[in-house]
Amino acid sequence: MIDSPIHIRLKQEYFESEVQQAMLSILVSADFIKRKQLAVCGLKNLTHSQYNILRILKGNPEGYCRKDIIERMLEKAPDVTRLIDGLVAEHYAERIASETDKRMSLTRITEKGINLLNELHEPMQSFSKEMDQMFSMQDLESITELCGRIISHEMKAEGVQS
Amino acid sequence: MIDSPIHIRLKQEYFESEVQQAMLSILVSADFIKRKQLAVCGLKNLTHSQYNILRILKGNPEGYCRKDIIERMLEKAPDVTRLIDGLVAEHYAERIASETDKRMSLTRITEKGINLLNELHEPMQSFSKEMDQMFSMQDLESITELCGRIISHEMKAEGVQS
DNA sequence: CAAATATATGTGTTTGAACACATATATTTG
DNA sequence: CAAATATATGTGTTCAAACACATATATTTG
Repeated sequence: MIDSPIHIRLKQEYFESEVQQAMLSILVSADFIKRKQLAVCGLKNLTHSQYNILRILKGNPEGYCRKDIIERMLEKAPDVTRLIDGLVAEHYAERIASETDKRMSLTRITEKGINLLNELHEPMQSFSKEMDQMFSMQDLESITELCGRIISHEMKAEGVQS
Repeated sequence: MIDSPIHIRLKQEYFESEVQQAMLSILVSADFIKRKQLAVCGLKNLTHSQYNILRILKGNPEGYCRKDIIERMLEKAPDVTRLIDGLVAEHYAERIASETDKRMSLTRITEKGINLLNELHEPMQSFSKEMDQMFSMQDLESITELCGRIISHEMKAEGVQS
């Protein structure tokens, strides 16, 4: 087991514990996925966070307020306002003042934003296939289930209402 | 399956594919682990990358050159020079000019740096236990093996020599 | 209904990350 | 051995992230 991928990648012979090894494996894997996705986003000068927000906005043509976006983001980002600013500046999204609650502004994806996502769809899909080839359906379910426990734990600790 | 943790966390009912769901699960889990570890590092005003470098340096009292550090880092960071600068400024590490190769400078952890790591050991350990409680030994091995395939794929694509 | 509190968002500022480029030394090749 | 290339590191600059704080509106409570 000394020549398993995580040992080779970190050039480290021994790990403190099995859980340590598992956590490091998740972190290294996530870094790889993120870098590959970022490379695709870079084709259109988007950051990973901005891409993520666009994907969220695409899910609801009516738009979302900032809080709704934050709740749906993969990674906690404290500065969603300026990320949206960037998208609005490029006309990938637009802000609309809410009438029911004057504190809020809804952010809505534009047609230009939808087109952008469509252009990125193929390279993203290509990366997904690359990943898919490594796993059986059951493997993928295992990953989702195992990571699901961590996510469930996170929600309990940080309070996410379903 | 519509109320699995990743569905609840992202407030999203459907995903494109099983592989998509698995990748998102890894990204969300990694973000959680990273934020928890960062919170511990923050006790001593360290970033996650700086902590990571200190851990690497601890592995070899003789020190490592920059290239060796980069190879061992969890996440690819382009700016290791300035991360080391920060550690040196706080006297957690020291730079030593190499005699055999004048291009290189070895970076070595100091006693102060080792003490720092020792102070962070307990809170880090406490988080590890939190994670450990969610999994059986076999679960942890599964995570390491499944993520190991991604890491192995990464190394093939990006060329890591063992 | 007025005061207090909570919520939603935006802004200012500091710090860290990312990218291209520059410098110095080793190593290889003709 | 000189020229070309590779390697290791450092620097300048731009951009994004992080953190504390400010503003405006809703909601709750006495």
